[in-house]
Amino acid sequence: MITIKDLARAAGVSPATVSRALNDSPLLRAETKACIRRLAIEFGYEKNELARGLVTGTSGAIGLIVPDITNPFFADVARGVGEAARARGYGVLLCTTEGDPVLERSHMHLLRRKRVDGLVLTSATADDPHLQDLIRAALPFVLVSRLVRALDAPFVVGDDRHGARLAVEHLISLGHRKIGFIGGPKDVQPSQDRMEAYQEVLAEHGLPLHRRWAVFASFAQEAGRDWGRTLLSQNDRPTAIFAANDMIALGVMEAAEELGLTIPGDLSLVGFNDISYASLPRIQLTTVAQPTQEMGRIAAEHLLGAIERGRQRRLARILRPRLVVRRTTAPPAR
Amino acid sequence: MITIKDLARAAGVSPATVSRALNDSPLLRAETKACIRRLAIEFGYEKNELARGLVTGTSGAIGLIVPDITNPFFADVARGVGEAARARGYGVLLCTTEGDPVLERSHMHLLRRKRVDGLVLTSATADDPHLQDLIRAALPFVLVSRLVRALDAPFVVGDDRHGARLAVEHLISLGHRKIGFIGGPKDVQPSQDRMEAYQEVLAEHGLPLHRRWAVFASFAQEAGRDWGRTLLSQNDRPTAIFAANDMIALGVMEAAEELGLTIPGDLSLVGFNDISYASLPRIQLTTVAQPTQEMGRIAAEHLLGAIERGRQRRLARILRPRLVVRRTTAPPAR
DNA sequence: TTGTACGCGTTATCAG
DNA sequence: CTGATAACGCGTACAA
Repeated sequence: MITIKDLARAAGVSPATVSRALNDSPLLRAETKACIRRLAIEFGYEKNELARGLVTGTSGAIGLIVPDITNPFFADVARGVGEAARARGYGVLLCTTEGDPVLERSHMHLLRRKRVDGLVLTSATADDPHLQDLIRAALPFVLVSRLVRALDAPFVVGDDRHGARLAVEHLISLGHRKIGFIGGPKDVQPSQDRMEAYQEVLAEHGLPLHRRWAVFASFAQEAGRDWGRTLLSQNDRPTAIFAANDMIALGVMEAAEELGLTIPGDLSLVGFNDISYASLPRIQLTTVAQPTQEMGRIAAEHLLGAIERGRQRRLARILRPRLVVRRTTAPPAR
Repeated sequence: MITIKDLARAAGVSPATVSRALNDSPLLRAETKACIRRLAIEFGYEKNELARGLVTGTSGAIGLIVPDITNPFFADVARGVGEAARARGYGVLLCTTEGDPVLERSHMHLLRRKRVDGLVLTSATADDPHLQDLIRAALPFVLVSRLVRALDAPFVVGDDRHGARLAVEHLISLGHRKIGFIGGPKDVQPSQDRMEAYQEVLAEHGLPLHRRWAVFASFAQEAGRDWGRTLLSQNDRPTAIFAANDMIALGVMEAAEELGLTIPGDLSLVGFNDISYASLPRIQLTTVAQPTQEMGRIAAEHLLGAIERGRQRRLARILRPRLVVRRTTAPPAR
């Protein structure tokens, strides 16, 4: 592996000069610079960022922590993060927690050993213990689609309350009065907000709020299937279900098929996020769309700004969701 | 940020001893080791892997290059790679090329500057120029679902020919005689193999091979939609289509809906890969399943083995695909 | 405008 | 068993 010393020898200058040429230092004659650069290319020189990092105290990489990269929501975020990072020449270290706090912890350590310059977090719970560590260590981070109210940490989220309102009001305007809700985990903010807004809207319209029609579960298809079965097997079943994300909605779709219920004939269904699954032919899920990739991009750009500026700035970006009406919602059967 | 020197001072030993304690060197008294380790935890010490990498010539990270992380196929691979890497304490640098050779090139450079210890490549074309560079640089790599015949490079692939046979023979056994094929890019091996096997099977069964029913396209839903429209608008249209991957198949499904053709009534459809989309309710795509996540895991494990052993070994793993019959295939209408 | 010299945090090679 | 000491490759004050 060729180093600046090799280049220095070949060019008949000192290593320092080579370093300056490669970093485009202004106090260097244009010719020397050009000559050295030409040599670098000719030799196939690649700067050693480990060495550079050691002296500058930066690594040129950020960490991205997601629960599950095979969930299209997080894949979209990852894509946005990746684009922003590449645009600035940063690398992205991807970590998958599978919702396991132990794994999350071990990944945090890995990333800190690797001296990442910052973190994008998509899996923080409402009372995440790691965040305090990060703040103490002055390691910049941005939360995506997660909000930790106690902490005043930088975040990019969708307006979950507004999004949930859109969904429930859409169902009500179609004439539904018996509307169920299947939420994500109880301890994450989007899940909580969507539940609260759901309850609010029902109350505003004087609709009954049945405990057994509204549950917290998890952001997974299986959860949707299982709770869908439960909700739809009741004697007095809801005519519409608002699912806290699209994966849950797909699970409900499965459950409905099993039970012989047609959508939207017997059951209207609304999801959240508008992941790529939702617009598939035959699925055509009505859902609340969030600009997911954009969220990743914004988060990473803010993070990189904070890193290069050397200090954290506030970020409280709330993106407006919009309702995408497809073919899983219709007036209730009479 | 606290260093081994700090620990050394606190423990009243030399930095070298601390280093040995942390690396679990056998030639160190158990007590000293324990004492130092206790201190390290107490101080919240995190080893600086940049510094370590500088002296050992390793970075403890591997690069993963995928065309598109939002494609569930590559997300699955990424998951497998991530698991294997984590199990050995390695980090994964994720790079997304979006099929752009320029981006791919720039990512390769980024990864080499970061001194990754090895690469998992999922987007190599049959005549990729980068691979020669990697070999020359003695940087280990493994190809996933891509095979470069000219090179004798380590790879993990599915048996594409066999998989394609399964698909086409399934259609023939249902009674189809007019079978179309929509392939991926012309210059990648899986795409080529699937096309060849498709043609072989048709020939073996004495079925006509219409040029206009078999095309190379790209591994994307839009390609499936566009070519699906083309194939299905012909006067003498195929009664079945074998798509070179599931994304293409979904596109064909779209096209069929547009044209008012029902599946499997008017058209039978088989995909490839069994991505998560395929088993969704209502989609229920008949497809050739590959153990995608497993492929990523195997690739990463081999790679890490090669890295730690210090020399590349051969790897020519061909995983057996299997046909998953769901609801998009049936005998042709008569 | 360029060169010298030092240090970043760690590991490895010697001595002891 | 442990301690000095010298690298690893680069950036940067300071000197020239």
